[in-house]
Amino acid sequence: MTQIRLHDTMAREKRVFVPADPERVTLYVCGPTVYNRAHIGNARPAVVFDVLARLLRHAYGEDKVVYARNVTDVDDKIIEAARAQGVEPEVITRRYEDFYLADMGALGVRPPDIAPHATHNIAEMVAMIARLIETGNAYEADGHVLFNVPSDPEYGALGRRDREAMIAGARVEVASYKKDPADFVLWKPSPGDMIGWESPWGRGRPGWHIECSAMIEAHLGRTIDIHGGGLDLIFPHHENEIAQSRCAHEGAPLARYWVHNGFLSMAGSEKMSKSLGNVVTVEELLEQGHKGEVLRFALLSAHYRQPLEWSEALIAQSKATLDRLYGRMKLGRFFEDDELSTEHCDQSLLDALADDLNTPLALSRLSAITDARTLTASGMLLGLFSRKERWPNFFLDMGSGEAERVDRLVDARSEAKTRRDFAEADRIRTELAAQGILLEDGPQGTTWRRA
RNA sequence: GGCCCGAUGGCGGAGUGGUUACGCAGAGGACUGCAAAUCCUUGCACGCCGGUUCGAUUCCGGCUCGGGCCUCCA
Repeated sequence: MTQIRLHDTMAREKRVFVPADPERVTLYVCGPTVYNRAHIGNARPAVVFDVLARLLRHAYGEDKVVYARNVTDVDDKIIEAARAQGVEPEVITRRYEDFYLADMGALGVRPPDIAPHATHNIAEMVAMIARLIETGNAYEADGHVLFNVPSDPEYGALGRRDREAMIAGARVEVASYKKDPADFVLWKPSPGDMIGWESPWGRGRPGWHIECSAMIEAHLGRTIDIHGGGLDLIFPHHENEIAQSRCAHEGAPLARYWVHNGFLSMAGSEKMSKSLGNVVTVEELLEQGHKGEVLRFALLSAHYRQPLEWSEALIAQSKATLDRLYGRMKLGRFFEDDELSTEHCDQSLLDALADDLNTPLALSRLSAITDARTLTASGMLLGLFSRKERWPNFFLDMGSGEAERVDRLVDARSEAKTRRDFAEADRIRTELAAQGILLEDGPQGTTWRRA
């Protein structure tokens, strides 16, 4: 079996991946808070962990992996958006969850096995909070329930920061009801008609961090194999998850491996973020005519832990490379997804992925593969060359009979060439080019594709 | 201020203690009626200063620059 190595944030080094139970490999990734459209930076973890899930399924078996990606559907941002638009929060969350799934689908991201929703797991959260109060790790204050950070001596291991540093670096005013400045909220009150649930501490809603801890416990168990997410979640989100789960579970660790992806930046080297106003959404990119597969390729062109600068040049380069790969596949038989499995993939490409998901190296192996079956199967591992989203070169059936019309013109040009009427042949070629159709003369005749 | 990460040829981006990927773009050639596509060939890289070493882009230290986290954030 292929040995997989992953960079574990907790250990700060690559470790050989050994699941607790190879019959049930568990992966949990922090998913979206559904109140707006996903930008391309949000897509990076979705794509990266999609590749990881594909790799794990290849290594342990299609049905041996449980991949959960949560949906945060109760949150102050959602409440704000709902209020601003004068609708119920559910309207917002349903709309943007659908958008999220569609956007990620366009990027070739397979849906996770489980998509736990925060609002469907409130009872589990309340139960976990109650347990934390019992164990003396949490307390009620002013309608809130707070996790008491000093009660957990191991707090801070993932982010490698001590209490002094956290307090010194604090840039927010500390709420007066906190026993300790580092304490964070587990449950907060929902006044008036704000979305909320009954609890032993009054009507309220969960804090962000407890959602993941409770949903992991409910759907995957006490200790999972891999927990993933963006770098920025290390502190405080994952740190807090770790503390909550460990304290509620008699010291059992939350995850055996912590995997974090790096950030995307926009030209100018700044982090892509809404507050900086430099985001570009997946929707916008697709509307600009970029194929989802091109965007996916671009996202995979850098190692997941490295920063990646998003640019038009990167997109153009990704498209050019894919054009070439598809051009090569045209020489062989094109395989349907259900005709092959990743078992037929290229070994060196698999080795690259197994080494901490080295996607740029894996992508480079692609160009060395000459066999169409191997190329298609290898692409499956990366989520490329899917039947669902074939390259325009190959999909001559565009409905509407346009393909037939183009074919007739191509035939006419071939005849013109035969009688050495190059003026007419070139006229047809130019006419088609104006319609965005490129002709390619090969030994077997002329083929065409969209530019 | 604290913690952390990065710096590779025109661009993107792997990797390595000594023979230095791959892709894109460029150049030359083959092919073509001419192009395009394809194929072949090809090019200057490892931020700065020290140290370790027979030898460092690769290891260590310092510096400079850039980025991230410390607040919601992938």
